[in-house]
Parts: sequence; structure tokens; C-alpha cells
Amino acid sequence: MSGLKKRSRGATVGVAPAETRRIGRPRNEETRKVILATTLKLLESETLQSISIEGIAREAGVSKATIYRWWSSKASIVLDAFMEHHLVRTPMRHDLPPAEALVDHIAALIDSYSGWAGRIVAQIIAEGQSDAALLREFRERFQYGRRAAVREVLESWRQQGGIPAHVDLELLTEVLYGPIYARLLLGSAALHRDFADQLASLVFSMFGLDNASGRRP
Amino acid sequence: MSGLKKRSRGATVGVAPAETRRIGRPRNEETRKVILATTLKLLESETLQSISIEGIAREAGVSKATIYRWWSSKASIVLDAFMEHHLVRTPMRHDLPPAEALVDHIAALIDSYSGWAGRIVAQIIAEGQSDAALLREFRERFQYGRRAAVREVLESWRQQGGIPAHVDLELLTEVLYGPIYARLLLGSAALHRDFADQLASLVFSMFGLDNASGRRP
Amino acid sequence: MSGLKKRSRGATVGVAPAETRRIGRPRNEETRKVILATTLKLLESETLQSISIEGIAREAGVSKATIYRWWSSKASIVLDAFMEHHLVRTPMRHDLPPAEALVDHIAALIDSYSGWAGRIVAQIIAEGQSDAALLREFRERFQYGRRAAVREVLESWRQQGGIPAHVDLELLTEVLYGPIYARLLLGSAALHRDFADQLASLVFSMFGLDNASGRRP
Amino acid sequence: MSGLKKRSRGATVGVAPAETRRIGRPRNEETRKVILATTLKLLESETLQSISIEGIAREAGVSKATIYRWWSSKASIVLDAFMEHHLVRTPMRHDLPPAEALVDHIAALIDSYSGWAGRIVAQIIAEGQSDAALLREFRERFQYGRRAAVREVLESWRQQGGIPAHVDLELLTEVLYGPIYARLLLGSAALHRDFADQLASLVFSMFGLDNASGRRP
DNA sequence: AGTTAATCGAGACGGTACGTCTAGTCTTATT
DNA sequence: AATAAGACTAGACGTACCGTCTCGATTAACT
Repeated sequence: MSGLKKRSRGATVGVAPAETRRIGRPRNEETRKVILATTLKLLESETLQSISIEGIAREAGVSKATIYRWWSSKASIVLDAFMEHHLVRTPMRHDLPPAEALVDHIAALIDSYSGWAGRIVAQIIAEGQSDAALLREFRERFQYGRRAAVREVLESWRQQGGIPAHVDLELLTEVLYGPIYARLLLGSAALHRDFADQLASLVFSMFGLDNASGRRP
Repeated sequence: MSGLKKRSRGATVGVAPAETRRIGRPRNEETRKVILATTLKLLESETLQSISIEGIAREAGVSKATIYRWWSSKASIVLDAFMEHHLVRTPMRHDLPPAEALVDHIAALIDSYSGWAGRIVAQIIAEGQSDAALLREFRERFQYGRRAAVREVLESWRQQGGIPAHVDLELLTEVLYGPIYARLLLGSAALHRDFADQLASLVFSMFGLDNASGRRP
Repeated sequence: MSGLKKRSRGATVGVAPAETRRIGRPRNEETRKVILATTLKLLESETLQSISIEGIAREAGVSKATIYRWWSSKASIVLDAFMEHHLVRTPMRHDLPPAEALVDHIAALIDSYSGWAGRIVAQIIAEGQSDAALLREFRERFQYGRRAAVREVLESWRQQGGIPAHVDLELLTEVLYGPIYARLLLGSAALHRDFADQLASLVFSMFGLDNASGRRP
Repeated sequence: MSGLKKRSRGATVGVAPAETRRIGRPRNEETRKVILATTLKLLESETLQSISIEGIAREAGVSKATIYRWWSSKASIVLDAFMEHHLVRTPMRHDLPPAEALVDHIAALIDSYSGWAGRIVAQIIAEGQSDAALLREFRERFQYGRRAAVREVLESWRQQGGIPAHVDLELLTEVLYGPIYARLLLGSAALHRDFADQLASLVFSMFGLDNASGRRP
């Protein structure tokens, strides 16, 4: 449940709080918040690499030990902070036909990644290259839900006859997401809105579908 | 000319040596080699992040100042070392039909990235997230030539009627490369040989082409 | 009363206990014992300097706050522990002639200080250099009684004609004890049994007394 | 050679400098001095225990690493600083008769130890209780010369017939010094000038000597 | 039986220092 | 010049304790 230091506390997401107050001085929720907020604030002007746990502690008016007690690395703080304060909103609309919902979703993702959020995600992934646990956590917290939603839409699209039976939907998802992450990380080209349309167009045209509707003409 | 420190020396690649011997003790070629070799050796057991210029100097029996004189960061040393000692060989075969040449090329790339080379490339890109110059250099030295070759093959394939006119070849290239880099950097799935086939299959099937030959049935 | 935190409990030295049981949960005697025992156990393998209140609490399975409630420093815990569990036995024998009783006593002291007890005493004195209260307490609890006993013996020896009238007995005590503490703390020479004999011999000879009996020949 | 970190530099005390300038940036003598001076300054208002290497570095405007490169502990810095800036002057006068020279010397020592120098010496010895190397170094640098000088005087005094042949001079030295260090470290009584006279008186009287001259009446 | 006062454990917290490490820069000597 | 050796500042690293604090649970004596 995040790159948090292992704490037996439990409290899995969604589960009823149960309020099993444990003995000992309780954790100060305010402290947790100020750490995450400070981290985000620092990230507005600095690189993940350039900020330090020392700096976060100093800026947040918090002891280093407190940070180390709860997080294992600065990247996992960022992960938490990012999830909490800036939860990327790239919903999958269920009121649109599959093709449109998909384009809408991808466009939102690209839009989000084209700015500040993209820089942060890129840096988390970068840190993940030398921190396997972080990378896994990133996948689980950022991608798991999203991928499932995309998968669902693709399924329903297929049922409407839009996608041939032999196409591997998982692979298709990778083909859609891959180029976006590649641009994000390699900086080979900017992440503009048009890129969403281009990507979709390509896929649509590949299936011989109409651009706008995703339906066979 | 790499992430080398700016040196007025010049000597652009390919220009005749001219042997403009300058005053003073000449640069020791041996030193340059031992630095690059040591760097690669260290990369076999350590992360790019975990190695330090201090460590390279120590291990190579070389002064830190000497390294700083010629390179601007450890990542640029790695770039040089990687290019020199391990030049990735993912040639584009011209004796095969376009579809096959493409699959062959992609398979070679995936194969290369599935091992040690992949880890290094991933780490260079990671470093590149906080070092724009490095990232640009990586693109220029690693991708420029490759992309051009792919482009060429795609063009000839189109001329043979394999790719519809409305498909943007540049975009198609991104769709082919993107998922590979995404897997490399996100670690969402392993880079196995089959992935090359799957990718190609998808693209082929998208154009309604035959799997094996890339020709319309 | 030891380096105990000031507690209104009272019980001034000598005053009748009166058993003024106060309201509230009474102090847990078990806890007190386990803290002292643990401290001694730790001192067997570690330096006073190297052990920490945190460590004592951890090892004793006791809350840090509990320790802080009753003692003001780790050295005062050691003082208590040392007094309680290892009360140094360097009695003054009253069945021997003064000279012999004295040598016996000094020999016992040296013997005691030559081992584990010596290391602890030395470390308490060391701590005392930056904790005046501790040093005073050490003097009161360790030396007060002993010095008085020595004084008594010296008096009776003088009455038997062994010590000239002009000799300051207090000073003589210092001359006997001083070299022992100096060796203990400076480590200039080992604290062997012979040292007791040498010391006594010197003093005896100074007064022109016979070595064995302390009587004038 | 002090608690200095082992450095192959050599330059044993007294040996001609030889000026074997070695390669590399030479040590900055200014830095060394400012560290020692700062340390002494801090010791005027703080305990050895309470000062920290961190604090010395901060106050001296010097990097911690520089301190750690040359000294192994704060106590060894103090030892150096004390030797350098405050070399205790307790000379042995050779123009006086042995008895007087001895009293003079002891009085000077007591005088010196009764103030600031005494506090520092006490604290070095205290630190030495958990740092054997430091204690040894203290003995060598502070006591070696002094003891030899005292020994010499005692020898000449004996030759003049003042000290009986059977008295162990080494032991006599301990009897003279011991009570001083005991008072210094136990704080049982103040180190006043009179103590020198009292000590001498006792010793003189022990040998049946005249107080003033150290000669038999 | 309920109140009150204290003890005690668990553990969070802001601090401070530890000793190590690396980045870069600088100084000197050597080639 | 270029290189080597190494001193130096600056500052982060992650750990360990410090002494204080909050909390819940416990334990008696006193209502």
C-alpha cells in the first residue's frame, strides 16, 4: 500500500475504519499532510533528484526521523503526495460510445502528462530505474485501475463489432499507452492534444473504422 | 560530440585529423580508455545512480580532475563508454522484404534491450529526466540513425502497397518503438522475443496483411 | 538518596519511614529491579558511554518515560544498580591490629577495583566530570563511610604510638587512596595486589615502622 | 604522535623537516590552527562532552570532513589544542636544592590544575575511560617528560642522603602525584597551593626531614 | 461503587549529532 | 598542457538517541 515503511497498522483502502485505536501516542495527521504538501511545493520549482529528504524536513518544519519513520525514499513521498493532492483525473466516461470514451480518456491522459504532472510521473519512473519497489508501486497505484478501465471499454467495443476477434486487447492497450510514455520519457516530441487524435486515428484506420464514431462506415 | 565538456579542439566527426598538435602535454588516450572501461565494469554490478565519479576515478586509478576536464556528468561517461565498447548492433537488413526486415530489426532491438544493454539504456534515460542535454544526446546518438533506417523501410514497404497512403509513417514508427520503451522503463512486462512477433502481428493484422510475408493475401 | 529525580515522597535520611502510602497506583518494585538488573547486564559488555537510556528501556521492556520519571541520568541508574546488586565489600576488620586491618582493607579495595567493579567506578567518575551532582553523590555513597572507617583505624593506630602526632590523618588517607584512584583512572599501571603491599610498605617505612606488624622494631 | 589519524607523512618529533614536499595540494596550516583555536574557545564555555565535532566545524567555518581527515575524535583535537596553545608550564628548576625544586614543581602543577587547565585535563581523562588510545596518548604527551624530571630530582636527592635506599622512587612519585589527580577527578577537596606544602610536609616528615630544606636537622 | 491520583507501556515527535560519502574546486608537482 | 595526488568546502545520507509528549490501561486509596 505505497512505499510506506511497513507498519502493521493495516487499514486497507476502502475497508471500514474500525477505529482500532492502538496504544501509544497516535500519529499526527497534520504532520503527514504538511510533509506531503511541502514535497509537492518543492517539486514545483525543483527536480525530484535535486530535492532532498533533508530539505523536505527543513521546509516542512518536521524532523528527518519522522519522515524516515513513514517513508522509505523521497520518491515514495512523492508518490503519496501526488496521489493525495493531485489525483490525476483521467476518468473513463461511460456515457459515450467506446471509441469516443477511449479517445477522450487518452486525450485527458496526454493533457495531464503534458504539464507538471508529466514531469513528476517521468521523474518517478526515472527513480524507479534504480528502485524496483518504487516502480512496482507506481504501476500498481497509477496504472492498475486505469488499465482495467481501458480494457473494459475495449471489450465492449469488440462486442459491438469494432475490434476483430484475433486482436489481443492487452497488446492493443500497450500500443496505445506505449507511445505516450515514450514521448514523455524520451522527449522526442511534445505531448500535444493532437497526439491523442493521431494515435486514435491510426488505430481506427487500422481497423478500417470511421474516425469520428469508431463505427464501420 | 557527446556530453563532453566544450573543448575548442573541434575535430568534428569525419573531419580530417590534420594533426594540429597543440602545445603542452598531449591528452593521454590510455587514460580515456581506462576511464570508459572502468565505467562499464562498474555498471555490470552497480546502478548508474549508485556509481560515482569518485568511484570511477578511484577504480580507474585516475584523478577526479581528469574526469571533470573531459566529461560533464557520469551519465555522459556512460554514454561514451556504451557507444564505444558495446555499440548496439540492430542493423536493418536490406536483403529482406520490408516486412521481414522490420520484424528482424525490432526483434534484435528487443533482444538487446532485454539484457544488460537495456538496463543501461533505461538508466541513461532515467538520468536524462533531470538532464535535458543528456537526453538530447541520447536521442541523437542512439535513435537518429535507427529511426531513419526504419523510415526508409516503411517507405519502400508503402511503395510495394503494404501500407495505406493515409497512414503517417512517423507515427507508425512511434507505435512500434513506444511499447518497447514503455516495457523497458515501466517494467510492466518482460522484453521477450515473442513481443516482437506480437507487435508485428498486430500491426500486420491492422493493415489486413498476412502475418508471415507482410503481403496481402 | 541517589541521583533520583526529586520526589516529594520525603523519607529524608534517618527519618522514620512512617509508611505514608500515598494515593494512586503504587510504584512497581519489579520494574525498578528489572531496570537496575538490565543496566548491570549491559555494563558487562558495554561502556557506560556507549549504553543509552533508550537501550536500557528497550532491553528491560520498559518505557523510557518510566526511567526518566525516576532517574535523572544513566550514570545515576548505574550508581543505584551498582550499590544494590554489587555492594562493594571492602570491610574494615576490627579484629586485627590497626596496621594489618588497614593493609587488609586497601588490598580488598585494590582487588575490587582491578576488575569489573573498577571499570564501572572509573566510568562513573568519568561521567561525573560533566555532572557535578553525580560526582557528589558518588563521593557520598561510595566514599563517605569508607573514609570514616579508615580514619577510625588511623586514630587507634596513632593512640598505639604508630603515627606521630604531627601527621595529618586526613592527608594520610588521601596519600593512601590517591595513588589507587590515579592508577584506576590513568591506567598508568595495573592494580595488582602487590600494589597494596608496596603502598603500605612505603608508608610504614616512612614512619620507621616494621613492615609486618606496623610496630616500631 | 597524538590521536591524529595515521598519516604516512612521518616527520617524527625533532627530526629535521627535510622538506620532502609531496605531490598534491599541501595541507592548509591555517585550517589546522583555526580548528585548534576554535576548540579551545569552545572549551572555555562548554564541557568536552557537550561540544561536538559538528559544532567545532560550524564555529571554525571548516568542513567536518576536514576534521575527520586529521583527527579521530574530539578528545584528540583537545589534546592537540591543549598542547599547542596552552602548553602547561610546570618546569623542574635545576637551580634549587632537590627538595625545594620538587615542592616548587608540585605547587606549579597544582596551581595549573586548580583552574581551567585542570578542568580540561580532567575531561580528557574522563573521555579516556572509554577510549584507551586517548588515555595512552595523554599519558605519553602529558606525563612522560614530567615523570622523568621528577625521577631525576628524586635520584639526586637520594644521593644527597635525603631518601633512604629502600624507598622505591617510582612508587614515591605515584604517592606524590596520586593525591593530586584524585582531588582533580573526585573533587573531594579543592586544589589549593597549600596542598602542595601539605603533601611535601608529609613526605618530608615521613623521612624525618626538615620541612624547609629537606635536610635532616 | 465511583472518584481520583499516580504508574506504566507504547510510541510519536522535533531535535541534534554521528561518521561517511560525493560533488566540485583548488593547489601543487610531475611529465 | 595534461595529468596525478590530494586538500578542502558544502551538504546530504541514513541512523541513533535525546527528552518530551500523548494516549490508554492499570492499580490502589479515598470517598
